[in-house]
Amino acid sequence: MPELPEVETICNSLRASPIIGRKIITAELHWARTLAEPSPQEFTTRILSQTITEVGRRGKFLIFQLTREVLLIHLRMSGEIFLEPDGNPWLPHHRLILRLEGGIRLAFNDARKFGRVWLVSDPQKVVQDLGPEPLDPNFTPQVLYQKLQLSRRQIKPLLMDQTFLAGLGNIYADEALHLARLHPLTPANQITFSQAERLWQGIRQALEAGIRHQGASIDWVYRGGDFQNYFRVYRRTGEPCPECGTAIVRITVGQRGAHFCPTCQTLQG
DNA sequence: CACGAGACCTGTTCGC
DNA sequence: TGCGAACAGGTCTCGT
Repeated sequence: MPELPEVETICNSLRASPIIGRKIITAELHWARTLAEPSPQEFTTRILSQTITEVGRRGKFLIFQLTREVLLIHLRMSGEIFLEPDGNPWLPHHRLILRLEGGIRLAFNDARKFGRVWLVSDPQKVVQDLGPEPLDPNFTPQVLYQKLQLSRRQIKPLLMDQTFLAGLGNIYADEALHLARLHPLTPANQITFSQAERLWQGIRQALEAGIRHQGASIDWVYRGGDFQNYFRVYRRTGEPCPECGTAIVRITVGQRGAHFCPTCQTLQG
């Protein structure tokens, strides 16, 4: 489901929620493979009586600081976080339920079961391979240009490679490339410095717009944000490009749908 | 190294 | 109406 703006939105709402300062009373796991580590027995015992002290984000990971350890959740395609009263009936796809003191519970709901949860003492070991945070002040057009020079890969799959840059997925990669007027198949090392500057701008603009709109709500998953109403190209096949009116085209790149304007985003050579 | 295909999963939408 | 195919915000692993 979510990319950086969606995870950021969820993170912000959790941070302002009553889970902060609450102790975990019980943990119920309903799909074993949801847990990346440790074992279900270890997990359900070790997490008990730890208090949630803060919530953060790195790339697409939600990071819950607990009293003694750190809980990380990756929502993958269909994961959602529900904060609900303890008495509520369970929704069909609840995979992990943490009951907190005060009659509330935090549920990880994940229809497709791709999501993963970690309980570790050092979160670095889970997120250490992630690339830079795109909105971090240290991530400059110069840094992006230098990294692009090092790869001959197609720009779209490269932007979605979390070790290259953390947080972009299919929506924001398509949107950023359109803003930058770059074809999704452009070889990274053929991108000029001024194109890299445009791409840097496009990445920031797309992510910041996404965050401003509290993320996108697509299909039946996640309601709340409305960035889907502002897509320039993503899932707009056949509709007019907002810049030039040409019909948006969809191709497959790296097993994923890629949407672009064939007039604004041309491939050189 | 870079790419494609296949896995992992369930649910919705599309085309005949 | 029904049924299969295609598609979906992600990532991992394996083969070429």
